[in-house]
Amino acid sequence: MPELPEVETVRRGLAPSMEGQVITRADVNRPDLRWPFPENMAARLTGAKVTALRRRSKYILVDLDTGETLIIHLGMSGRMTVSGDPLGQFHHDHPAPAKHDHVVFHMGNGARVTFNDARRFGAMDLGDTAQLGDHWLIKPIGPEPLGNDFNETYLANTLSTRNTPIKTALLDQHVVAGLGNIYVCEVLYRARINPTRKAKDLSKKRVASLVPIIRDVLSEAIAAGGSSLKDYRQADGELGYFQHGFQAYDRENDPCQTPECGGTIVRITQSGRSTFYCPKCQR
DNA sequence: ATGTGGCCCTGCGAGC
DNA sequence: TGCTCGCAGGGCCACA
Repeated sequence: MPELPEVETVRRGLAPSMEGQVITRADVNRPDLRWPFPENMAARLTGAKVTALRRRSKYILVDLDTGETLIIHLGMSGRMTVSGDPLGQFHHDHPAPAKHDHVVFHMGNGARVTFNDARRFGAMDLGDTAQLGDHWLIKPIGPEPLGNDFNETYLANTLSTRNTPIKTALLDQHVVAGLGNIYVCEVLYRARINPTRKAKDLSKKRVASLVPIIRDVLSEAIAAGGSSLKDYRQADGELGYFQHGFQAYDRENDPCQTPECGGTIVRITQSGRSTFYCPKCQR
């Protein structure tokens, strides 16, 4: 589920129920996710007002009026769902606690925000809001792909020294923030670049072409996610949207959709992850 | 430094 | 039905 567009969709879905609201109670149902929760997390959240919900890469940042920010990563299987919508537009009841509901935030407006994560690759930490950029999880991350720091010059310089396949390089969060396995496949498909090609061997022109494609793919996915916010609000928390738009990801043996290509999507493994691409038109 | 592989964990679908 | 296997949207960490 969660690459940058999904995390942004979750952030937008949570904002109306959390921003400006006090966390009246936090149920922390286990000691850890990927790492132990920060010391006294429940106590540090209780009574704090949420001043803003932000996103950096695949992290949701919950700014609090205590001077701390709750840093949340959804890992592979993390979900955050809202119940008890105070406006009464969706449903009034809170669902019974489900398996893997690890943290529940009770908001002053009656809403509950439940963090569920079966695989527990997710994470939470608290950091000083003023120094969040120096937080060990945030500091090493590369530029936001939808921001001004991500541009042709930056990407060309960064990739020019990378001896690794372009697929692996774009997946590296130090290079660019927020891309995951799905969107890297989609980006390279749209750019018609073979994912096995070494990053440093790509021409400047081809690298430059990646910048707007990355922006477009992510923007389109965010727009599609935004249109499904109503679904998101429903109890099951299912998102279902942009996967209908995947051209390469999970399309092994499907015909390539590039006009006149006639190729077939294949699946290979790169650094332990599946890569889907068309060997005929991606060069 | 850069690059690669292992590993954390649960759930699900395919195949037998 | 029920088992086993492979795979899953991520990323830290140890090691070459």
